[in-house]
Amino acid sequence: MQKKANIYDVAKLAGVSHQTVSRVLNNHSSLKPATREKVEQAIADLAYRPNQAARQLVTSKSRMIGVLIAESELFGPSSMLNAMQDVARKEGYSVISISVIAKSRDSWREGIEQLRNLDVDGVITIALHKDIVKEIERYLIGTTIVLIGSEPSQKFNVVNMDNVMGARLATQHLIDLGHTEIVHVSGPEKAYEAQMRRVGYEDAMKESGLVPKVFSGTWGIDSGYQAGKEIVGLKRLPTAIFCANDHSAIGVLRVLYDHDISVPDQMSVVGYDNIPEAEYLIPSLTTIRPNFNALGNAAIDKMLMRLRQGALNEAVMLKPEVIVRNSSGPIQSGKRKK
Amino acid sequence: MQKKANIYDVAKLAGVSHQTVSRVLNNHSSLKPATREKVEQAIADLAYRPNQAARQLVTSKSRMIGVLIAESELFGPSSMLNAMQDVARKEGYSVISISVIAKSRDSWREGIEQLRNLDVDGVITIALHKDIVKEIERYLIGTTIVLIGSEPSQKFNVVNMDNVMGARLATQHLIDLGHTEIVHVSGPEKAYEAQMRRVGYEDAMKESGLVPKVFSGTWGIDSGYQAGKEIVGLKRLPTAIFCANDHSAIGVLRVLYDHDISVPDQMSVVGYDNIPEAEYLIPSLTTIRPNFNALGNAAIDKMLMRLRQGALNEAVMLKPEVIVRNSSGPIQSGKRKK
DNA sequence: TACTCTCATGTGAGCGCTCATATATTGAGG
DNA sequence: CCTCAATATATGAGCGCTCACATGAGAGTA
Repeated sequence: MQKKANIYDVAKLAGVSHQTVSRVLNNHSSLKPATREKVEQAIADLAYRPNQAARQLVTSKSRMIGVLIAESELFGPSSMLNAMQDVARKEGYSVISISVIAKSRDSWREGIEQLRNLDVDGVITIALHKDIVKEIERYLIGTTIVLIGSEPSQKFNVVNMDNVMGARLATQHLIDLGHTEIVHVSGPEKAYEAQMRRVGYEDAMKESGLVPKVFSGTWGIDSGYQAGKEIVGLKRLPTAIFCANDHSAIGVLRVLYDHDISVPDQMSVVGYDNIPEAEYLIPSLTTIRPNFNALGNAAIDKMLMRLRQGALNEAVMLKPEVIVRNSSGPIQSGKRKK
Repeated sequence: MQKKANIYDVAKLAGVSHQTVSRVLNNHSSLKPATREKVEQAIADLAYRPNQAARQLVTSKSRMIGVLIAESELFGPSSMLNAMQDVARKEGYSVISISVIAKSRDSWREGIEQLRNLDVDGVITIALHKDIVKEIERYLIGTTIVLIGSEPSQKFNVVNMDNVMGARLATQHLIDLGHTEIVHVSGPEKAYEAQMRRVGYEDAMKESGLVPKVFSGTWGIDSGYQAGKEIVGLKRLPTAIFCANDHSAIGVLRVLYDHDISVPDQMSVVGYDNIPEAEYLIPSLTTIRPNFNALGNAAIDKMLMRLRQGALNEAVMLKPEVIVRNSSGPIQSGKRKK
């Protein structure tokens, strides 16, 4: 394989100066169409591609966006990531994602460190705990940052889905079905989105004069399973459970099955996220569908806007919707088994 | 924010030449400990970090590894990706993953294109169709490539899990339980791993003098659901189903439930991959557990080895194991319902 | 014809590093 | 104390690009 062509090789072949080639590459105005064509021909002939490193060295722009992401194996985050990649690619940016372990301070330190070394133009974070956001604030000074699923802030651009509304919708759906004893299996304390979902649940309950009761979890199937066990151990069973995400709902459904509590006849269950499995669970899961793709797109849009114009602009808030399936149904008299 | 320090600033502060600083950065030998300390102090004082672009420009090494990945939202691929990131980070490399849509030629072309622009040092592909591998072969000439879950090849390093063995284990498990009519719901035709699983199934069946029967699918829950419908529509039902992955097993379980065919009493079901949900499905799913982390690690190891020593070395093959849960059980007399 | 003014293109410097090489410093042996 | 090889450090060039500026070629005006 012969040496890669550089801008001078192209210039020579096209019979112009290297600067003219550069102008073509960056499609400058004031270029004779004929000249542009000549250069483009030469570029094609030599299979020339600009050297990113050289470009980056002089412009100090890497055209890379870093994404810090916890729980990257979850459906929501990974959907967003894919959406971001697509949009970014079309704009000539690359997305580099760094997965961190939410609980491990070392892990996210490493992630931030890597991001700094990489000289990314901007950083997007997905659903990070408050503590990590603080850390980012401290260590990535001067970097353009967009937060997804984090507390609104004056300092950063924030893109969120309306978790409060989603949780209200879910809860109201159960209330509308006649349920009055509805408990909530929450996500992690430190996750903003989990807290908002909790707030939505509590608000909806209080508005209808009902008393909220929360079992705390961590997004995981396993934590749903644990919470489920607590719930079935209650001396007085509720008639409905709203889970902070579909995964914990899977755990809950499992416990109910193990205890012969039929869903939705004896217990209604509602999840959140609309993971692909939700529709096929037994019974199929009523849930809230956030538009993850839109969220990812919005985040990249914001990022590019800031990168190009510099201005911090207003927060984005996307609306979710309810998907009613078979895991939720009207309250039945004589429903309780225990 | 003041201008970032460069190597000359560090050199001046430490009272040495820029070259000495460079030596410290690349920890060369022949450096007086005292000098090294002085320089390190200066680096710390100035919060200096080397400029990647400049480095890359002169060395033509980006220390980035590109990962081309289809179905990145699946558990297996995303687990591998995480594992790779961790290992790579420790070695000072960054992983940049590009998700492509398996069915869209344009999509993977774009992916390859982006990889070329990025000047990655090497490319790892995860479970790509043969067609894409060919494309890669054509367009990424001169790039170091490691394939995961692809057909063994003289040209590339390949890392695989033993899908044939996994499928044999699954099938044999069912045979050992007394089943003789076992069907298989396969993955996509063009996916090497799907084909190997199919081969393992067929081999095990034939060895026991049984006749294999395959329903073709695409890894998706939905395709499992479709295949399931075909199966329950059969005039003579099998007594066991081996699914190419857990997702299709979810679809199959759903159909069986809808048709009141109880699992495992009337039908045994075995999946493949051991996704986190498997344990909590109703009933919990017997499956094959590949070691995705090990697979990811092995791929990065191979890559780094090649990057540093250049030699193509022998293929890696990892062994999976069976996880027996409640979706499979001994054959029952009078089992058939229909 | 001479003069400005615009448009189109060319020239040279320099981004921050590493490489190859030159020079200074040390320590051991006679 | 001097020589010679090692060891330790310094010097200058150049990677491939973009930036700021310089220059050339026409068009328009007087």
